Amino acid sequence: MENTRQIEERVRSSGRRMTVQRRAVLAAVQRSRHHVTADEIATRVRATHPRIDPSTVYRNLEALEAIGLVSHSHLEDRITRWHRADVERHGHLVCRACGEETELPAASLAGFERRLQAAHGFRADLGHSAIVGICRECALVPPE
Amino acid sequence: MENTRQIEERVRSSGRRMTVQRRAVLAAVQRSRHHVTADEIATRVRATHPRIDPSTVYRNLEALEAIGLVSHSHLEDRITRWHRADVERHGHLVCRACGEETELPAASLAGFERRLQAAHGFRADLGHSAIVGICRECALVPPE
DNA sequence: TCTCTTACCGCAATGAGTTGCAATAAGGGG
DNA sequence: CCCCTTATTGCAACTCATTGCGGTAAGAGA
Repeated sequence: MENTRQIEERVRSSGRRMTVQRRAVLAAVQRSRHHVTADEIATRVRATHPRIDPSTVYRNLEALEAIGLVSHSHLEDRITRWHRADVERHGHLVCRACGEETELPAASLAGFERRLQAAHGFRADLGHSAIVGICRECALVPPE
Repeated sequence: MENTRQIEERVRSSGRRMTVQRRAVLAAVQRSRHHVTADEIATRVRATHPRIDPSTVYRNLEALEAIGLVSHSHLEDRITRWHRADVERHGHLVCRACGEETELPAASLAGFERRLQAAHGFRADLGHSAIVGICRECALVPPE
């Protein structure tokens, strides 16, 4: 991972400014292991900076994503989750019956991504949205 | 497609009731070709039944999905789109740069779905969420 | 170090979807 | 055909996320 100076340089060279709020949001994402919601980030940020508005958190996540420092993906329907950009890319299988989620190594996605590239010239990012379906257990015994 | 009587029977045998509101929501989805948002459905329903509340529309879409008469998928991030359950299953490629969306026949999804089934016992539904990435044109010339 | 442009902030309002609740009405049983 | 249980409704309040706007402060240049 880059150090603080390199990161700030990267922010500035994109024409943006490094504010207290932006630093706090970035730090909160970096401290989280995986997949946190914007709301969780806002809560963590407000623990030390109570006056930072949720809208500022959302705007900063977007800005940091544009710079390539954080990125987001979708596990359950409709919910956006954020993580630092340098975690290894991977996919998710989410069972629509029991909600269980399984991680999928990037290598398992690559074959289908290559197929889409070849057939449609489309560079797919299969890690961005979870793959929904029915897991092995629920296919046998649907949950009550 | 089933006729009205069969549909009503199916609703009742699931322990549900066939109300004016439910009929209106189902009809609105059935009249739409593809992929309408709940909000669009609510607007259409209110054209003839002005007192039907949006929450009733949402709850009915959920109920009708549980019965298997309608289903939903996700194209752009976060937006839920509804369609009648008997449209042919298919996938979507959505470009995150220009927003263009391409339909993908179910056959193009089947290979990867089989692979996931074999490797993880997971019955994936790749049509549920759009596949995001970069389209051929944007890979060459990113839009301004 | 001071100035000045403008990126960014907090706030208030809005949009999409969800939830709790008291009132209503679907429809099976008598 | 009426009764009674309870699924469903409309409404109001709420959640998560986004947007418009006037004021603030980052940081490049003098």
